[in-house]
Amino acid sequence: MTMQYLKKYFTEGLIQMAILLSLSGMRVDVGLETYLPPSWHEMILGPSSALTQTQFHNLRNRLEDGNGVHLKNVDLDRFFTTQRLLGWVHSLDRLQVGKHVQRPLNKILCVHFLFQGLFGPPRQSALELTLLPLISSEELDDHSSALNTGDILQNSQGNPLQSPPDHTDLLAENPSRDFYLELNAEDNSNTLNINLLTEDLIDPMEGSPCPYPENLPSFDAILCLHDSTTSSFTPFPEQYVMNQDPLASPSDVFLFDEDAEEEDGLPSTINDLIENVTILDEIRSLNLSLEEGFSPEMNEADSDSGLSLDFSHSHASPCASEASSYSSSSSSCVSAEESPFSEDVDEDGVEPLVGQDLEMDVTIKQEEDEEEELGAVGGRYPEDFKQIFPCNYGDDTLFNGFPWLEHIGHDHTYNQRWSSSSSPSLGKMPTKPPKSFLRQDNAKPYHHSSSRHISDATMWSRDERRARALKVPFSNELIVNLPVEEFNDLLASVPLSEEQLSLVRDIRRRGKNKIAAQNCRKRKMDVLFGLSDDVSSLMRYRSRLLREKREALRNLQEMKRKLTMLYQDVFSRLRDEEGRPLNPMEYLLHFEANGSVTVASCKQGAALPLTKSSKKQRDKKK
DNA sequence: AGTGGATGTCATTTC
DNA sequence: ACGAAATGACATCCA
Repeated sequence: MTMQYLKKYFTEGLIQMAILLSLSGMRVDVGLETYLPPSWHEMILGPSSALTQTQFHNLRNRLEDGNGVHLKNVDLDRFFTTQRLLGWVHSLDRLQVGKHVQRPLNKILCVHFLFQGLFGPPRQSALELTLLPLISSEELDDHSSALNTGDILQNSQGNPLQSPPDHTDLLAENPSRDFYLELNAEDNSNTLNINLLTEDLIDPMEGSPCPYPENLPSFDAILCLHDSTTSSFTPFPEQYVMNQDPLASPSDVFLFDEDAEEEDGLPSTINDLIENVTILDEIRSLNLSLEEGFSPEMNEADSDSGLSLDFSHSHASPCASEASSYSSSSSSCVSAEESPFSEDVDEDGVEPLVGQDLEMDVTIKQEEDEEEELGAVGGRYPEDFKQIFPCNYGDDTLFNGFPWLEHIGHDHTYNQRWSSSSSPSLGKMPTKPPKSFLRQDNAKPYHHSSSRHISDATMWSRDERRARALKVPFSNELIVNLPVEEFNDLLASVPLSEEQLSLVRDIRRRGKNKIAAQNCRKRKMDVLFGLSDDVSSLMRYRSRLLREKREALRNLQEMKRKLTMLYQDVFSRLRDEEGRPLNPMEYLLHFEANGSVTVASCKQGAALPLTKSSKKQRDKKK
């Protein structure tokens, strides 16, 4: 009873998690298309709804069309699992780890935009300003070490900047490789893949390619996170940035992050934010619950594979493998030698049917009474039989992420009771279930609550009883499991009445179908278990992505904070012609292509170039 | 007595 | 076209 409840919980839990994944509204668009070979594209783009692929015909069709592999092949499960997972990952989350971080940052990737964004566009007339004292890289190292400030201030278009090692080492030369490496680089999770930020450098204001080097240091992009089109942009980011606690709670981080994800121009509403926070909270709680179920080793080791989900869990029954249970209807888990139903075991006086004139002690009426209870071949045997031949279907790893399922004794050893027919032989005439075995192991009668007499006949299927009634000279196992040719030869070898022939064919049809139904159900369970593995793996992957996202956001906020400090420091050293400090609200720095730096007035527009030399000269004058 | 899982069977589809 | 396999649907048994 307990097992049944657990099975129910398992099924419900699986469905709930699958629904959660699809309905949580969190699509993790990792932009796999650009990183995957074309053949994978097709798999991703193809219809692959894992939860609806119960039409095994369709599954097989898809596979055989392209690869000529049969569903029964073990690799088929891997194939479909891979295909499903790719599809899932592709459509998982709105987080868009690849695109979302990448694109919006690209388009605003320049210091020029930064200052314009901070202080507004330059005006026509600019004041020629004195840069006091000379801003050197060394002087600013305190504030810019992480940001490589010297490069920012001294380099301009045409002078490729040397990205800080901490960031450039993450630049991806090979996008696909980088993608997976990134997934596996837990240790580098506190850094950003800046290379993703350097595509399509378009000046958001000018609509032209950004005049700044493509390999700008990462913080440039990050600093420009806010779209220039945001009219209500805070003139000075201090209060915005400073108020952001780099170690804010996850909710805060997510809220901030969701806000930051608006660079693509999509309007964000409070409801969206609330919804996102709610979803993320749910995910966080889910992650917690999931991770509680994982050992750290498993969690990390498995997560390191990223999309390379663990397919080592063979869903095929160790006992009745796919090959053995599917490829041959005449094979079984238990060999003929091992089978308790084999001829060798049948030694306690079970009468052969062929050639005997023994009248059946089972009347037709009895048959009608009992045929409701027993199947066509083998019938419904006591539960003890299942215990006698336990099929260790329980792959512990199968329940990764679902520890509560480990206690469920999934047992679809459908074919085990077929052991008696594992090796049908023409030379062996009808057999019956080993009564001695049944009697020996069935201390309790088949009908526990029934006072019905347990005769030998009750152990036979109704088809067996019918066959005995009609004196069919073949065993049902033989009828069912013989190959077609041999079965036809068998029928031709013995003259049979139409009634007998019809019964034999029905027995064969029902017996075949019973095995087919068993296999079908087993496959269905295998698919279900496979889906549970997929769900657990995807949840681990999602947890990993969210963790990396949080790290990236922390880094972003830290860099923003440092930039703010740097900006304040720079302006604290600037003086106008009258020696008065510049108001950062009124001026902005502009970096020219020739390496010069200008300080432009926000009010009067045009900036007057202040080259390094001029700055130095002015410094000397001072 | 009701319920859900396991199993057999039939009808139909698919290969 | 035929047979076998696959599978959905239903019935039955049983805990």
